Amino acid sequence: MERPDLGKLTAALVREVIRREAPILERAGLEMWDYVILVALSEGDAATQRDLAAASGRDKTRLIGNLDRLEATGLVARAPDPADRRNKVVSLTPTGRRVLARCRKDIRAMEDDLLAGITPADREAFVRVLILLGDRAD
Amino acid sequence: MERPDLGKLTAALVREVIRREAPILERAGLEMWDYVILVALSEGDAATQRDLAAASGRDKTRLIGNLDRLEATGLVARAPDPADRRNKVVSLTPTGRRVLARCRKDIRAMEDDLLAGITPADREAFVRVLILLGDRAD
DNA sequence: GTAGATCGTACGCGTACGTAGATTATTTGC
DNA sequence: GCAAATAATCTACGTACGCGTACGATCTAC
Repeated sequence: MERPDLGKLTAALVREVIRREAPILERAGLEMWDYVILVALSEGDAATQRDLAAASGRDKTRLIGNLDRLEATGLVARAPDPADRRNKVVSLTPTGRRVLARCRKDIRAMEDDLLAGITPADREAFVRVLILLGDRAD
Repeated sequence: MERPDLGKLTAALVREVIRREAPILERAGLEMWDYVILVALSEGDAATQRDLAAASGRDKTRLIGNLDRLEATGLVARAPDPADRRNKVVSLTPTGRRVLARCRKDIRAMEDDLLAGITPADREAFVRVLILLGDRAD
């Protein structure tokens, strides 16, 4: 089977997805990293910013600026952990949850459009393999 | 179907592929961009460096440094076009072709390892969809 | 032939990145 | 109590990126 490198193919797809996400995120006033962080938070509050950095893939020093903005616009809350006041527990506010839900919906619609014309069987196989390979960090 | 964003999934896969390509490229003394450029050249000589920049996705001013290195190590050749001496025709040398072939083989082996355990049908669907979506720049 | 466009090249700008201290507040081990 | 460790933060550094500009060599149009 002659085909381009996986790296080339996947990088092209990432570029295309980013290109299509850009207008959605801009409309919501979010940067790419903001969205990634909100998504990470939607899977549960972060006990520490260190944890959030690890969960989102964002460098811990760079994360601070994003949280400053997200906190200032009321999308997330930073609360000192009563049990260990060095830690700050980061959580989504109701507003943050609402903004994220809307973004997610728009992005899902964009993805459906991107996947238009792909048979359901191929879509399922594609996503299945994607999930498998992304976790294959061994 | 509940699943992570396509962006998250594909970005994770790209990171994993890059991580696995790194030792192969380092062994060959190539940077990531060097490899991308060699691959672009393997699909035909570039009539101009401008064309090569477009074909490889590299910024035209950044391309120069890569070509300097690749030329110095004898992997590519820059020859003034007799028909228009402003242009420089960039081509793979036999050495370049050999180094690229070896890299490609190692990378293909890495990919086979990454894809181990995926059924042939799923692999084919995966690559098929990947090729389709990457070109979907509309 | 002369004006204007094009190619390769060099350089500087602003941006984003990860890393490495240093600092302050806080907790933990002894 | 006090020393060592840890979390969040700030700052500075070096690197890579795309973009814009400028310049010399060269080609094209008129």
